[in-house]
Amino acid sequence: MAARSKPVSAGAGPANSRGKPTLRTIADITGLAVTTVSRALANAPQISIETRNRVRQVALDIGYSPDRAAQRLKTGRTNVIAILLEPHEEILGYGTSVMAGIAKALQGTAYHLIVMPNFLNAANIDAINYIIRNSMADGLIFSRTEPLDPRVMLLSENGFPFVTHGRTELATAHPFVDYDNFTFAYEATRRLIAKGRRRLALISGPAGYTFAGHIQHGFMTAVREAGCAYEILSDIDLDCPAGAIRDRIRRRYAEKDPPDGFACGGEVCALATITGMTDCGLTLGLEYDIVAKQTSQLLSAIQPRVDTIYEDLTATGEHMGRILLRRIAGSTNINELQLLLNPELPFETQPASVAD
Amino acid sequence: MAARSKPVSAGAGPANSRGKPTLRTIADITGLAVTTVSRALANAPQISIETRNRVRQVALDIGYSPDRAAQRLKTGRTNVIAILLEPHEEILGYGTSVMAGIAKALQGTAYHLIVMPNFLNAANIDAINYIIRNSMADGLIFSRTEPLDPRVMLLSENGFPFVTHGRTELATAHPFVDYDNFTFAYEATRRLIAKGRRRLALISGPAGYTFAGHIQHGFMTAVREAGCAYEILSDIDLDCPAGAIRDRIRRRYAEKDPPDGFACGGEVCALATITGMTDCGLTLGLEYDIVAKQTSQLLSAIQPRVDTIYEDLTATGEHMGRILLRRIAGSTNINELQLLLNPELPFETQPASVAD
DNA sequence: CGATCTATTTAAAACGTTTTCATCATACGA
DNA sequence: TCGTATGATGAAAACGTTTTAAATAGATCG
Repeated sequence: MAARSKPVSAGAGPANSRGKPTLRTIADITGLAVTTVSRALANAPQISIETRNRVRQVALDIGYSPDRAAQRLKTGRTNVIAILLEPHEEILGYGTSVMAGIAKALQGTAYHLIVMPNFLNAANIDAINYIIRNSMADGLIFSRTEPLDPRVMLLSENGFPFVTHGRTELATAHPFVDYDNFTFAYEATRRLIAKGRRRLALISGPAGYTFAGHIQHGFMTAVREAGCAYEILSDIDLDCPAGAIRDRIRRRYAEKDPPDGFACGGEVCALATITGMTDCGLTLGLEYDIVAKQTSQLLSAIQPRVDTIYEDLTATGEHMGRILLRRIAGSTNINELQLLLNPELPFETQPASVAD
Repeated sequence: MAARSKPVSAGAGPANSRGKPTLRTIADITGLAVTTVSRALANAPQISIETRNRVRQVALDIGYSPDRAAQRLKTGRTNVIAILLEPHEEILGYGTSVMAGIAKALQGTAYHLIVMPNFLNAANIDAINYIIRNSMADGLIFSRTEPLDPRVMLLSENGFPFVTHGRTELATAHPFVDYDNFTFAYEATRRLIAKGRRRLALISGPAGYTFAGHIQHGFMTAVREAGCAYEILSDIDLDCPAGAIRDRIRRRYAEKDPPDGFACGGEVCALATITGMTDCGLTLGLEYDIVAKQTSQLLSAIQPRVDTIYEDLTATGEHMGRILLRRIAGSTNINELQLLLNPELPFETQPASVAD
């Protein structure tokens, strides 16, 4: 309890100017040097086991926790993970779900999650340059990759750890988590066909994103196999406001040979489709069917039920977090840095390589 | 360009071990002392205007940006704003919208937004203790206040800057942004009455939260004024899954004197209500009406249209961000730290005190 | 018994800022 | 001509860590 053989201020209280206990405080109490305390807390093997225990105990007693700023300054590590938040994600909690998942993966680690918003149409690449140049974080997560995504290229060149939500077609492999949108769309379309629908329409993601291509590919594969009529609804995509989609559906229905089956990449989109068709006097399950991607509980209460295939965004976030931590820790084993989530598999049953 | 009268490494490149330009780099280039450079960049009046300009130019040329860790260590300021993310916010993008707003307010400042997730049912108060004790941030934002919110009390006692989304009934005034839920509910109920509905039901927030009380108060005031039959639907609230609300609506309809007008505090809730009533063979606008709070574009595409009153969550976030910055800057003028948003007023037309 | 090891501990430097306290001209009033 | 403002700059300490390089004391050994 009392300090000895050292020039020390009397008590065991926080001798600090800011009132927070530091390594120095512990050093004074134990009579050890700051260096030793630091090493002891880091569990360095060169420090005797008794000293380590004693230091740990004192640290616990006085409620010591290391100053992140000082650690960061000294080591260059920030203990921060950044996520690039896109404006499109405002609706239906994409961002919130993914963040909750990431946070879950970060739980118990020294890492914290910081949000780098990317609205105001700033070019994505600027935000990333900013993060790299100012070493704002030890790792980065972002979504909506393009096949030749310049962000991925920039980060790869700089050796900056990152994980994308979505794949690219770049030659150099990089960490990602993706949902198998091909299988989603293929399966959705097959279900429509199984329900007897023969004039199928797809509402996919905005052109240019990898996932939109995958959805289209899955859709096309299924319709070609079955040999039915199909179309990809032009002028609209998943990012459009619900009203725009509803109007587009109504317009389409006024033309000839309207679709009787819709594959929808999102929930709001499905809802808008139902609304548009209802306006035209048609009933879901009777004159037409929908299979949609589900990412929340929104559609589960809608009557008549919309047939859905689930994508678990929180699990996606958790995977991305885990993978990023692994990457930061130095892993270059691409097998444990890439993960393609199957529409059927819930989080718990993913491959072992991921369940750390 | 060339350094002079100083022992200096030859070129103007980043003489740094980590390769990043520092104050030292600029000092070497200009031949000034680090102190002077620091002051010049801080625009200190004691430094001559020419020197200030010269330093600024060099800083720009070599792409200098201050090391946040060092600043933080020295000043004790973190330049970080934290938001406590609640699990309930996963659905319908509450969190994402508010964060986008906060980020907008932080735009151009030195502040960054970090997310402190609070799921896993950890007591709220622990998260806040953690933030205070480890000085994780300079300010905190959180939502869903209770009338005697212990978090508010803790933060106030510690003099830690914060802004709540929602009011409390505590004696000591604190910064907040709130939506006038009384007026919302009052107005919603009045609209139902104006539509000729006379047996009104309310679906409000979970008991215990301040805003739920305000909603009920508004509802009660309106129904009492009009003298019509009313009820607050028991066993469910806005946080319930849509399916639970739908079922509750169906059960209620099976009993006698079912409501013909619903005031709904949220969009999912409104959707679930429609679904439940449709199941019972009733049509919105014909046998019953709904007035709901709207926070996204979700309902705008639904047919028949649901009558809504808007709450702009992104604007709320932006206000909270601005107010928190003001509070951190030292303001104690409670008039510019509290804001009650009127359901009618869009962001642009708020009182001058807020438009920084 | 002096020399080399080994096991533990320590002093001091460094990370990049900000801040306190000088220093040094130059100009000014007396 | 001297003291004293004044205006501009600098040296050095400090923030709380981690890390490099030493020091100390036993223990082992030839």
